[in-house]
Amino acid sequence: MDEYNQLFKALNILEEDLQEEIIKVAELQTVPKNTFIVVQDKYIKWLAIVISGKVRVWQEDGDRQILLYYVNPIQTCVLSLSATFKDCKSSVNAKTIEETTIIKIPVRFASTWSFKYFSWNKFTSNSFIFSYEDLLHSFKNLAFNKNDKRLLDYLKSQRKKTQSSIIPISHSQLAKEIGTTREVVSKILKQFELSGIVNLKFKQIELL
Amino acid sequence: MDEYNQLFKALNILEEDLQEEIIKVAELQTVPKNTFIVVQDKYIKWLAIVISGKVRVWQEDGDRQILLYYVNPIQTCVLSLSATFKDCKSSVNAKTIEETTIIKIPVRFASTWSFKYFSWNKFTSNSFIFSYEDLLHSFKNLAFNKNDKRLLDYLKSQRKKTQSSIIPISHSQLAKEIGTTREVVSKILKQFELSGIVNLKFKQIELL
DNA sequence: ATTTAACTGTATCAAAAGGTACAAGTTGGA
DNA sequence: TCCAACTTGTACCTTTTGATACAGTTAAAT
Repeated sequence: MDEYNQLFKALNILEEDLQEEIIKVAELQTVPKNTFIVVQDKYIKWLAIVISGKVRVWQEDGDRQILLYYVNPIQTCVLSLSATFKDCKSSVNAKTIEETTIIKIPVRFASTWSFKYFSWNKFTSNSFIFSYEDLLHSFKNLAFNKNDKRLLDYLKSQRKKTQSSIIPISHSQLAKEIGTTREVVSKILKQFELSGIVNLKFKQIELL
Repeated sequence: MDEYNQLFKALNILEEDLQEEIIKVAELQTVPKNTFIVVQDKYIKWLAIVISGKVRVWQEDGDRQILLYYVNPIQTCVLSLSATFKDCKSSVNAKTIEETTIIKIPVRFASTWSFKYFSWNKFTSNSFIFSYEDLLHSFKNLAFNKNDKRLLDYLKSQRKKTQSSIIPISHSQLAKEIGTTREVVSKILKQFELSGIVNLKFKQIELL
């Protein structure tokens, strides 16, 4: 029950009717690390809201991947929000990267609520807006910046997020974040090291 | 007045209250070809809905551009929709590519309507969903496909849209659609011609 | 008809990206 | 301790992309 209150507070859901509806139809679930929440080309049946933990959302093509975003606590995956309004297949993958607690709401409810409850309306619009702006930014970045710049930007954003100059990640994972191959990442990182920008250790990159 | 009725019909706006509100606060405007509707980094003050004509929406960086989408009649630019809900600067440009009639609605109204009127709620959600899916598709395409494939895809989509195998466009404009340079486009097209995929004329490409 | 501006073709070079292949290092568990 | 799986470094080569430069073409305007 605590998780629901967390959700209500975070989304500013004051309507008691909505609170009741959510509790009635939602399903609280704690899933282990590395569990798929959404799989590319499969239908989405639930709107998932992350309460604790973290979910990675990406697109893939063959053995290449590119990160779309991470879903943090009290966020939802916009893609499942889309499905909420229009029955559709997912064009992304989503997987927990640590043990994660989610609240699952059947998609048919979530869309009617957006007209019925003001707080839900705000929540969905805000999610869409935030995510759209975010994706736009990623698109522009991908269109106009080379891999080295995008890699460095990624490292810097990680440093900012975690408040630590040491980023624990393998070259191949890094490649899957920025949408290239492991070899390319290794080469760029080696260049960065020679330029004194980073310090390389096993599965660990220190930004200087 | 005819334009408003067109709008109401297309968006299935049956609520008389909403019709009145729209007529009261909106502004009908016909703008010539090549007029900027939205400029990157400027604040958006209006939600623009295209009634007739066509608007091109793109991002740019230096002298490079990449197409985001075209806004066709009875569509809105999602970006201006974002601004509707959250006062923000535009991260895109939008310009008419033919004489275009738009209905402009001050952003502060558009967001309140989404909770007040069901048809408006549907309109905004649908716009977001459609645009998000579209951008996701473009992102994936950009991440995993080379210029030649993206160029060919663009030509094919144009053929489908216009129902004509002859696509009237210059190499430099094509470069601005797919996010590369004129020379690259010229080289790729020449390859296509040698492979018998296209027929090249001045400012005109025929898909075979 | 002539000028002008935009468009196209191409050659050359350089940089970026990626694929293959293999050696060597690191870790975690059997 | 030792093996298996994963990780990293790198050499070599190819393709893709992009930048520069210039010549020739086409269309539109005066």
